[in-house]
Amino acid sequence: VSTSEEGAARRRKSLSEPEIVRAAIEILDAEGADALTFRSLAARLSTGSGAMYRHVSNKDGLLESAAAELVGSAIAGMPPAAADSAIRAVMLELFDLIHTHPWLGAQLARAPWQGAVLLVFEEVGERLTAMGTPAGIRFDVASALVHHLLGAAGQYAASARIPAGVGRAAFLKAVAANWSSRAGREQLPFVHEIAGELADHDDRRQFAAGVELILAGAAGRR
Amino acid sequence: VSTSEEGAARRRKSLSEPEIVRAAIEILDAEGADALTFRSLAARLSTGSGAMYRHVSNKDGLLESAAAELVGSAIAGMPPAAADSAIRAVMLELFDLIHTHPWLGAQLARAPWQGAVLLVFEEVGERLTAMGTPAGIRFDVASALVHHLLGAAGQYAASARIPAGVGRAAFLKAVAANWSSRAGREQLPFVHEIAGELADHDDRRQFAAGVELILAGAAGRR
DNA sequence: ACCTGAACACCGTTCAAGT
DNA sequence: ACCTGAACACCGTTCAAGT
Repeated sequence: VSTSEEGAARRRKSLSEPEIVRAAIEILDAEGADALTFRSLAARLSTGSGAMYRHVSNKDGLLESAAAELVGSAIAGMPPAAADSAIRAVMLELFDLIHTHPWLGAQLARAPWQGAVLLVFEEVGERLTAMGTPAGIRFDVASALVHHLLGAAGQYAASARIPAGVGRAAFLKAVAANWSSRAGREQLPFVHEIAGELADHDDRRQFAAGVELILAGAAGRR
Repeated sequence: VSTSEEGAARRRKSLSEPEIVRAAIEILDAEGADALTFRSLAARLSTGSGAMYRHVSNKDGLLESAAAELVGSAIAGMPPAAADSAIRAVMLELFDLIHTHPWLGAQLARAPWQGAVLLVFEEVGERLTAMGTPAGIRFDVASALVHHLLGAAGQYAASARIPAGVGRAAFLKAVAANWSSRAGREQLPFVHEIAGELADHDDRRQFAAGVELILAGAAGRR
Protein backbone atom coordinates (compact mmCIF):
# COMPACT_ATOMS: atom_id res chain seq x y z
CA VAL A 1 0.00 0.00 0.00
CA SER A 2 1.16 3.53 -0.66
CA THR A 3 0.28 4.83 2.81
CA SER A 4 3.13 2.59 3.90
CA GLU A 5 3.82 2.64 7.66
CA GLU A 6 0.85 4.65 8.83
CA GLY A 7 0.91 4.99 12.59
CA ALA A 8 4.12 3.06 12.84
CA ALA A 9 6.13 3.86 15.95
CA ARG A 10 9.01 5.69 14.39
CA ARG A 11 10.09 9.30 14.67
CA ARG A 12 10.11 11.34 11.51
CA LYS A 13 11.90 14.22 13.13
CA SER A 14 13.73 14.80 16.35
CA LEU A 15 11.69 15.81 19.39
CA SER A 16 11.67 19.33 20.75
CA GLU A 17 10.52 20.85 24.00
CA PRO A 18 7.78 23.00 22.44
CA GLU A 19 6.43 20.00 20.58
CA ILE A 20 6.25 18.00 23.82
CA VAL A 21 4.58 20.84 25.70
CA ARG A 22 2.03 21.28 22.93
CA ALA A 23 1.17 17.59 22.98
CA ALA A 24 0.86 17.68 26.78
CA ILE A 25 -1.60 20.58 26.60
CA GLU A 26 -3.68 18.70 24.05
CA ILE A 27 -3.92 15.67 26.32
CA LEU A 28 -4.68 17.82 29.38
CA ASP A 29 -7.41 19.75 27.58
CA ALA A 30 -8.97 16.70 26.00
CA GLU A 31 -8.77 14.15 28.79
CA GLY A 32 -7.83 15.93 31.99
CA ALA A 33 -4.86 15.95 34.32
CA ASP A 34 -4.95 12.25 35.17
CA ALA A 35 -4.65 11.26 31.54
CA LEU A 36 -1.26 12.91 31.15
CA THR A 37 1.43 10.30 31.73
CA PHE A 38 4.78 9.86 30.09
CA ARG A 39 3.39 6.74 28.48
CA SER A 40 0.34 8.47 26.98
CA LEU A 41 2.56 11.33 25.86
CA ALA A 42 5.03 8.92 24.26
CA ALA A 43 2.21 7.17 22.44
CA ARG A 44 0.89 10.45 21.05
CA LEU A 45 4.37 11.47 19.93
CA SER A 46 5.20 8.00 18.61
CA THR A 47 8.30 7.63 20.68
CA GLY A 48 9.64 5.82 23.72
CA SER A 49 8.40 6.59 27.20
CA GLY A 50 11.78 7.86 28.34
CA ALA A 51 12.54 10.01 25.32
CA MET A 52 11.05 13.19 26.73
CA TYR A 53 13.57 13.38 29.54
CA ARG A 54 16.09 14.76 27.08
CA HIS A 55 13.91 17.84 26.67
CA VAL A 56 12.00 18.35 29.93
CA SER A 57 13.39 17.88 33.39
CA ASN A 58 10.48 15.86 34.78
CA LYS A 59 6.70 15.81 35.03
CA ASP A 60 6.48 18.83 37.32
CA GLY A 61 8.60 20.80 34.89
CA LEU A 62 6.41 19.72 32.02
CA LEU A 63 3.25 20.85 33.83
CA GLU A 64 4.86 24.16 34.70
CA SER A 65 5.86 24.67 31.10
CA ALA A 66 2.35 23.89 29.90
CA ALA A 67 0.85 26.37 32.36
CA ALA A 68 3.35 29.10 31.48
CA GLU A 69 2.75 28.56 27.78
CA LEU A 70 -0.98 29.22 28.15
CA VAL A 71 -0.67 32.11 30.58
CA GLY A 72 2.14 33.65 28.55
CA SER A 73 0.17 33.75 25.33
CA ALA A 74 -3.01 34.94 27.04
CA ILE A 75 -1.09 37.83 28.53
CA ALA A 76 0.70 38.60 25.28
CA GLY A 77 -2.70 39.24 23.73
CA MET A 78 -3.62 41.92 26.25
CA PRO A 79 -3.31 45.63 25.42
CA PRO A 80 -0.52 47.44 27.30
CA ALA A 81 -1.12 48.88 30.76
CA ALA A 82 -3.01 52.12 30.52
CA ALA A 83 -6.54 52.80 31.66
CA ASP A 84 -7.93 52.15 35.10
CA SER A 85 -10.00 49.24 33.83
CA ALA A 86 -7.00 47.36 32.51
CA ILE A 87 -6.47 45.45 35.72
CA ARG A 88 -10.04 44.17 35.61
CA ALA A 89 -9.61 43.04 32.03
CA VAL A 90 -6.48 41.09 32.92
CA MET A 91 -8.10 39.38 35.88
CA LEU A 92 -11.14 38.34 33.87
CA GLU A 93 -9.03 37.22 30.94
CA LEU A 94 -7.13 34.91 33.26
CA PHE A 95 -10.32 33.68 34.87
CA ASP A 96 -11.67 32.80 31.44
CA LEU A 97 -8.44 31.06 30.50
CA ILE A 98 -8.79 28.81 33.52
CA HIS A 99 -12.42 28.22 32.65
CA THR A 100 -11.34 26.97 29.25
CA HIS A 101 -8.56 24.79 30.68
CA PRO A 102 -9.79 23.42 34.01
CA TRP A 103 -6.55 21.55 34.75
CA LEU A 104 -4.78 24.93 34.70
CA GLY A 105 -6.58 26.01 37.86
CA ALA A 106 -5.27 23.08 39.82
CA GLN A 107 -1.80 23.50 38.39
CA LEU A 108 -1.52 27.21 39.26
CA ALA A 109 -2.74 26.63 42.80
CA ARG A 110 -0.36 23.72 43.29
CA ALA A 111 2.85 25.66 42.82
CA PRO A 112 2.32 29.39 43.25
CA TRP A 113 5.88 30.32 42.45
CA GLN A 114 6.09 28.69 39.08
CA GLY A 115 6.69 30.71 35.94
CA ALA A 116 3.05 31.06 35.02
CA VAL A 117 2.19 32.64 38.36
CA LEU A 118 5.11 35.03 38.16
CA LEU A 119 3.86 36.17 34.78
CA VAL A 120 0.50 36.89 36.39
CA PHE A 121 2.18 38.80 39.23
CA GLU A 122 4.12 40.86 36.75
CA GLU A 123 1.09 41.76 34.69
CA VAL A 124 -0.99 42.65 37.74
CA GLY A 125 1.81 44.60 39.37
CA GLU A 126 2.56 46.67 36.29
CA ARG A 127 -1.05 47.63 35.86
CA LEU A 128 -1.38 48.59 39.50
CA THR A 129 1.64 50.81 39.04
CA ALA A 130 0.09 52.36 35.94
CA MET A 131 -3.13 53.15 37.74
CA GLY A 132 -1.33 54.87 40.58
CA THR A 133 -1.43 52.39 43.43
CA PRO A 134 1.18 53.65 45.90
CA ALA A 135 4.40 51.64 46.02
CA GLY A 136 3.94 51.02 49.72
CA ILE A 137 0.87 48.84 49.29
CA ARG A 138 1.39 47.62 45.74
CA PHE A 139 2.83 44.24 46.69
CA ASP A 140 0.03 43.70 49.22
CA VAL A 141 -2.66 44.52 46.67
CA ALA A 142 -1.04 42.40 43.96
CA SER A 143 -0.75 39.46 46.28
CA ALA A 144 -4.39 39.77 47.37
CA LEU A 145 -5.47 39.83 43.71
CA VAL A 146 -3.31 36.85 42.80
CA HIS A 147 -4.51 34.89 45.84
CA HIS A 148 -8.06 35.64 44.82
CA LEU A 149 -7.35 34.30 41.34
CA LEU A 150 -5.61 31.17 42.60
CA GLY A 151 -8.34 30.51 45.14
CA ALA A 152 -11.06 30.90 42.54
CA ALA A 153 -9.05 28.76 40.14
CA GLY A 154 -8.82 25.93 42.64
CA GLN A 155 -12.50 26.18 43.40
CA TYR A 156 -13.35 26.06 39.74
CA ALA A 157 -11.15 23.03 39.15
CA ALA A 158 -12.90 21.33 42.06
CA SER A 159 -16.33 22.16 40.66
CA ALA A 160 -15.37 20.56 37.39
CA ARG A 161 -14.63 17.36 39.28
CA ILE A 162 -18.11 17.08 40.79
CA PRO A 163 -19.79 14.09 39.15
CA ALA A 164 -22.13 15.24 36.39
CA GLY A 165 -25.78 14.91 37.24
CA VAL A 166 -25.22 15.88 40.86
CA GLY A 167 -25.92 19.58 41.22
CA ARG A 168 -23.37 21.71 43.02
CA ALA A 169 -25.97 22.71 45.58
CA ALA A 170 -26.83 19.11 46.41
CA PHE A 171 -23.16 18.22 46.51
CA LEU A 172 -22.33 21.03 48.92
CA LYS A 173 -25.22 20.14 51.20
CA ALA A 174 -24.16 16.50 51.29
CA VAL A 175 -20.58 17.40 52.19
CA ALA A 176 -21.82 19.87 54.80
CA ALA A 177 -24.13 17.32 56.41
CA ASN A 178 -21.27 14.86 56.50
CA TRP A 179 -18.93 17.20 58.31
CA SER A 180 -21.10 19.34 60.51
CA SER A 181 -21.56 16.56 63.05
CA ARG A 182 -17.83 16.05 63.39
CA ALA A 183 -17.40 19.73 64.03
CA GLY A 184 -19.61 19.26 67.04
CA ARG A 185 -22.36 21.28 65.39
CA GLU A 186 -25.91 20.55 64.47
CA GLN A 187 -25.72 22.33 61.17
CA LEU A 188 -23.77 24.80 59.12
CA PRO A 189 -26.36 27.52 58.48
CA PHE A 190 -24.20 29.80 56.37
CA VAL A 191 -23.02 26.96 54.15
CA HIS A 192 -26.63 25.92 53.79
CA GLU A 193 -27.54 29.43 52.70
CA ILE A 194 -24.68 29.41 50.20
CA ALA A 195 -25.75 26.06 48.81
CA GLY A 196 -29.20 27.51 48.18
CA GLU A 197 -27.79 30.45 46.22
CA LEU A 198 -25.55 28.17 44.23
CA ALA A 199 -28.19 27.04 41.76
CA ASP A 200 -28.32 30.34 39.91
CA HIS A 201 -24.82 31.40 40.76
CA ASP A 202 -22.41 33.10 38.40
CA ASP A 203 -18.81 32.25 39.30
CA ARG A 204 -17.46 34.86 36.96
CA ARG A 205 -19.58 37.62 38.48
CA GLN A 206 -18.53 36.59 42.00
CA PHE A 207 -14.90 36.57 40.97
CA ALA A 208 -15.26 40.06 39.51
CA ALA A 209 -16.97 41.18 42.73
CA GLY A 210 -13.97 39.98 44.74
CA VAL A 211 -11.65 41.95 42.47
CA GLU A 212 -13.76 45.06 43.07
CA LEU A 213 -13.63 44.57 46.85
CA ILE A 214 -9.85 44.43 46.81
CA LEU A 215 -9.51 47.39 44.46
CA ALA A 216 -11.97 49.43 46.50
CA GLY A 217 -10.01 48.65 49.65
CA ALA A 218 -6.84 49.73 47.90
CA ALA A 219 -8.42 52.94 46.60
CA GLY A 220 -9.45 53.85 50.14
CA ARG A 221 -5.82 53.75 51.15
CA ARG A 222 -4.48 55.77 48.26
CA VAL B 1 12.16 -11.59 78.31
CA SER B 2 9.27 -9.89 80.03
CA THR B 3 8.78 -7.22 77.35
CA SER B 4 7.63 -10.14 75.22
CA GLU B 5 6.66 -9.23 71.67
CA GLU B 6 7.78 -5.64 71.55
CA GLY B 7 7.10 -4.16 68.14
CA ALA B 8 5.63 -7.38 66.85
CA ALA B 9 3.24 -6.88 63.99
CA ARG B 10 0.03 -7.76 65.73
CA ARG B 11 -2.99 -5.65 66.59
CA ARG B 12 -3.83 -5.28 70.25
CA LYS B 13 -7.14 -3.63 69.53
CA SER B 14 -9.33 -3.12 66.52
CA LEU B 15 -8.63 -0.13 64.30
CA SER B 16 -10.83 2.95 64.26
CA GLU B 17 -11.16 5.88 61.90
CA PRO B 18 -10.03 8.51 64.44
CA GLU B 19 -6.97 6.43 65.27
CA ILE B 20 -6.06 6.20 61.59
CA VAL B 21 -6.59 9.93 61.03
CA ARG B 22 -4.46 10.77 64.06
CA ALA B 23 -1.62 8.58 62.81
CA ALA B 24 -1.89 10.16 59.36
CA ILE B 25 -1.58 13.66 60.83
CA GLU B 26 1.49 12.59 62.78
CA ILE B 27 3.18 11.32 59.64
CA LEU B 28 2.17 14.41 57.65
CA ASP B 29 3.47 16.78 60.33
CA ALA B 30 6.69 14.90 60.91
CA GLU B 31 7.68 13.89 57.39
CA GLY B 32 5.50 15.77 54.93
CA ALA B 33 2.82 14.87 52.42
CA ASP B 34 4.95 12.53 50.33
CA ALA B 35 5.71 10.34 53.32
CA LEU B 36 2.08 9.43 53.88
CA THR B 37 1.37 6.16 52.10
CA PHE B 38 -0.89 3.31 53.07
CA ARG B 39 2.22 1.27 53.63
CA SER B 40 3.87 3.78 55.98
CA LEU B 41 0.56 4.19 57.77
CA ALA B 42 0.17 0.42 58.13
CA ALA B 43 3.67 0.13 59.54
CA ARG B 44 3.00 2.82 62.14
CA LEU B 45 -0.26 1.15 63.14
CA SER B 46 1.24 -2.33 63.04
CA THR B 47 -1.28 -3.68 60.61
CA GLY B 48 -1.68 -4.71 56.99
CA SER B 49 -1.54 -2.21 54.17
CA GLY B 50 -5.14 -2.85 53.17
CA ALA B 51 -6.66 -2.79 56.65
CA MET B 52 -7.46 0.93 56.60
CA TYR B 53 -9.92 0.57 53.77
CA ARG B 54 -12.46 -0.76 56.24
CA HIS B 55 -12.46 2.64 57.95
CA VAL B 56 -11.60 5.25 55.36
CA SER B 57 -12.86 5.33 51.80
CA ASN B 58 -9.50 6.02 50.16
CA LYS B 59 -6.48 8.29 50.34
CA ASP B 60 -8.34 11.45 49.30
CA GLY B 61 -10.89 10.79 52.01
CA LEU B 62 -8.16 10.27 54.55
CA LEU B 63 -6.50 13.57 53.65
CA GLU B 64 -9.82 15.37 53.81
CA SER B 65 -10.49 13.89 57.23
CA ALA B 66 -7.07 14.93 58.47
CA ALA B 67 -7.60 18.50 57.24
CA ALA B 68 -11.09 18.73 58.74
CA GLU B 69 -9.86 17.38 62.05
CA LEU B 70 -7.29 20.17 62.38
CA VAL B 71 -9.51 22.97 61.10
CA GLY B 72 -12.42 21.75 63.19
CA SER B 73 -10.52 21.83 66.44
CA ALA B 74 -8.86 25.14 65.66
CA ILE B 75 -12.26 26.68 65.07
CA ALA B 76 -13.76 25.05 68.14
CA GLY B 77 -11.21 26.95 70.19
CA MET B 78 -12.36 30.34 68.91
CA PRO B 79 -14.67 32.58 70.92
CA PRO B 80 -18.20 32.91 69.46
CA ALA B 81 -18.96 35.53 66.82
CA ALA B 82 -19.33 38.94 68.39
CA ALA B 83 -17.02 41.88 68.00
CA ASP B 84 -15.93 43.45 64.77
CA SER B 85 -12.41 42.14 65.15
CA ALA B 86 -13.53 38.50 65.39
CA ILE B 87 -13.24 37.93 61.67
CA ARG B 88 -9.62 39.03 61.75
CA ALA B 89 -8.87 36.70 64.63
CA VAL B 90 -10.34 33.76 62.74
CA MET B 91 -8.40 34.48 59.60
CA LEU B 92 -5.11 34.79 61.46
CA GLU B 93 -5.82 31.71 63.53
CA LEU B 94 -6.26 29.73 60.33
CA PHE B 95 -3.16 31.26 58.80
CA ASP B 96 -1.18 30.18 61.84
CA LEU B 97 -2.65 26.69 61.71
CA ILE B 98 -1.41 26.33 58.15
CA HIS B 99 1.95 27.70 59.17
CA THR B 100 2.22 24.95 61.77
CA HIS B 101 1.08 22.23 59.36
CA PRO B 102 2.48 23.11 55.92
CA TRP B 103 0.86 20.12 54.19
CA LEU B 104 -2.51 21.54 55.21
CA GLY B 105 -2.06 24.49 52.89
CA ALA B 106 -1.65 22.28 49.87
CA GLN B 107 -4.52 20.05 50.95
CA LEU B 108 -7.00 22.92 51.41
CA ALA B 109 -6.10 24.46 48.06
CA ARG B 110 -6.38 21.11 46.30
CA ALA B 111 -10.04 20.50 47.04
CA PRO B 112 -11.82 23.68 48.02
CA TRP B 113 -15.15 22.00 48.67
CA GLN B 114 -13.96 19.50 51.18
CA GLY B 115 -15.26 19.53 54.75
CA ALA B 116 -12.40 21.58 56.15
CA VAL B 117 -13.04 24.42 53.72
CA LEU B 118 -16.76 24.39 54.40
CA LEU B 119 -16.00 24.78 58.09
CA VAL B 120 -13.91 27.82 57.22
CA PHE B 121 -16.70 29.24 55.06
CA GLU B 122 -19.19 28.75 57.87
CA GLU B 123 -17.03 30.46 60.45
CA VAL B 124 -16.23 33.38 58.17
CA GLY B 125 -19.83 33.74 57.01
CA GLU B 126 -21.27 33.75 60.50
CA ARG B 127 -18.87 36.42 61.66
CA LEU B 128 -19.59 38.58 58.65
CA THR B 129 -23.27 38.28 59.50
CA ALA B 130 -22.57 39.22 63.09
CA MET B 131 -20.64 42.31 62.09
CA GLY B 132 -23.44 43.51 59.84
CA THR B 133 -22.23 42.76 56.34
CA PRO B 134 -25.36 43.03 54.16
CA ALA B 135 -26.79 39.70 52.98
CA GLY B 136 -26.49 40.81 49.36
CA ILE B 137 -22.72 40.87 49.36
CA ARG B 138 -22.01 38.42 52.20
CA PHE B 139 -21.30 35.46 49.95
CA ASP B 140 -19.04 37.58 47.74
CA VAL B 141 -17.06 38.86 50.72
CA ALA B 142 -16.79 35.41 52.30
CA SER B 143 -15.57 33.89 49.08
CA ALA B 144 -12.97 36.64 48.61
CA LEU B 145 -11.70 36.03 52.15
CA VAL B 146 -11.59 32.26 51.70
CA HIS B 147 -9.84 32.60 48.35
CA HIS B 148 -7.30 34.86 49.98
CA LEU B 149 -6.69 32.24 52.65
CA LEU B 150 -6.40 29.38 50.18
CA GLY B 151 -4.13 31.38 47.92
CA ALA B 152 -1.87 32.33 50.79
CA ALA B 153 -1.95 28.74 52.03
CA GLY B 154 -0.77 27.42 48.70
CA GLN B 155 1.94 30.03 48.51
CA TYR B 156 3.14 29.15 51.97
CA ALA B 157 3.19 25.44 51.18
CA ALA B 158 5.25 26.22 48.10
CA SER B 159 7.70 28.34 50.08
CA ALA B 160 8.23 25.46 52.45
CA ARG B 161 9.29 23.35 49.47
CA ILE B 162 12.07 25.72 48.38
CA PRO B 163 15.35 23.92 49.03
CA ALA B 164 16.88 25.14 52.26
CA GLY B 165 19.92 27.33 51.81
CA VAL B 166 18.47 29.00 48.74
CA GLY B 167 16.83 32.23 49.81
CA ARG B 168 13.33 32.95 48.58
CA ALA B 169 14.53 36.10 46.84
CA ALA B 170 17.22 34.24 44.92
CA PHE B 171 14.78 31.48 44.09
CA LEU B 172 12.19 33.90 42.73
CA LYS B 173 14.77 35.74 40.66
CA ALA B 174 16.02 32.49 39.18
CA VAL B 175 12.52 31.38 38.23
CA ALA B 176 11.76 34.81 36.81
CA ALA B 177 14.91 34.86 34.70
CA ASN B 178 14.07 31.42 33.42
CA TRP B 179 10.60 32.40 32.27
CA SER B 180 10.85 36.03 31.25
CA SER B 181 12.54 35.16 27.97
CA ARG B 182 9.81 32.71 27.03
CA ALA B 183 7.22 35.36 27.66
CA GLY B 184 8.94 37.39 24.97
CA ARG B 185 10.14 39.89 27.54
CA GLU B 186 13.53 41.12 28.55
CA GLN B 187 12.74 41.16 32.22
CA LEU B 188 9.95 41.10 34.75
CA PRO B 189 10.52 44.38 36.61
CA PHE B 190 7.69 44.04 39.10
CA VAL B 191 8.66 40.49 40.03
CA HIS B 192 12.21 41.71 40.41
CA GLU B 193 11.03 44.43 42.76
CA ILE B 194 9.04 41.87 44.75
CA ALA B 195 12.02 39.55 45.00
CA GLY B 196 14.02 42.39 46.48
CA GLU B 197 11.42 43.05 49.17
CA LEU B 198 11.18 39.36 49.96
CA ALA B 199 14.26 39.22 52.17
CA ASP B 200 12.66 41.08 55.06
CA HIS B 201 9.14 40.10 54.23
CA ASP B 202 6.48 39.11 56.74
CA ASP B 203 3.98 36.71 55.18
CA ARG B 204 1.64 37.02 58.11
CA ARG B 205 1.54 40.80 57.90
CA GLN B 206 0.89 40.68 54.16
CA PHE B 207 -1.89 38.18 54.67
CA ALA B 208 -3.47 40.44 57.29
CA ALA B 209 -3.13 43.39 54.90
CA GLY B 210 -5.08 41.47 52.26
CA VAL B 211 -7.82 40.75 54.78
CA GLU B 212 -8.01 44.47 55.54
CA LEU B 213 -8.28 45.37 51.86
CA ILE B 214 -11.24 43.04 51.40
CA LEU B 215 -12.96 44.18 54.58
CA ALA B 216 -12.40 47.83 53.70
CA GLY B 217 -13.89 47.21 50.27
CA ALA B 218 -16.87 45.54 51.89
CA ALA B 219 -17.33 48.37 54.40
CA GLY B 220 -17.45 50.87 51.58
CA ARG B 221 -20.44 49.03 50.16
CA ARG B 222 -22.37 48.76 53.40
C1' DA C 1 -16.20 -9.31 61.56
C1' DC C 2 -11.96 -7.81 60.90
C1' DC C 3 -7.12 -8.09 59.70
C1' DT C 4 -3.23 -9.67 56.66
C1' DG C 5 -0.29 -9.18 52.96
C1' DA C 6 0.34 -10.91 48.28
C1' DA C 7 -1.16 -9.45 43.87
C1' DC C 8 -2.79 -6.20 40.33
C1' DA C 9 -2.58 -2.34 37.54
C1' DC C 10 -0.68 1.33 37.31
C1' DC C 11 2.97 5.41 37.99
C1' DG C 12 7.66 8.47 37.22
C1' DT C 13 12.18 7.79 36.17
C1' DT C 14 16.56 5.54 34.69
C1' DC C 15 19.65 3.54 31.58
C1' DA C 16 21.77 -0.14 28.70
C1' DA C 17 21.22 -1.13 24.10
C1' DG C 18 20.43 0.22 19.76
C1' DT C 19 20.50 3.60 15.39
C1' DA D 1 23.41 12.53 19.55
C1' DC D 2 19.20 10.89 20.25
C1' DC D 3 15.65 7.44 20.68
C1' DT D 4 13.78 2.96 22.48
C1' DG D 5 11.56 0.31 25.75
C1' DA D 6 12.61 -2.98 29.40
C1' DA D 7 13.48 -2.58 34.17
C1' DC D 8 13.32 -0.49 38.80
C1' DA D 9 11.24 1.23 42.73
C1' DC D 10 7.59 2.72 43.99
C1' DC D 11 2.21 3.84 44.40
C1' DG D 12 -3.26 3.11 45.63
C1' DT D 13 -6.39 -0.39 45.83
C1' DT D 14 -8.43 -5.10 45.89
C1' DC D 15 -9.37 -9.47 47.72
C1' DA D 16 -8.59 -14.43 48.87
C1' DA D 17 -7.01 -16.44 52.84
C1' DG D 18 -6.63 -16.51 57.45
C1' DT D 19 -8.14 -15.62 62.71
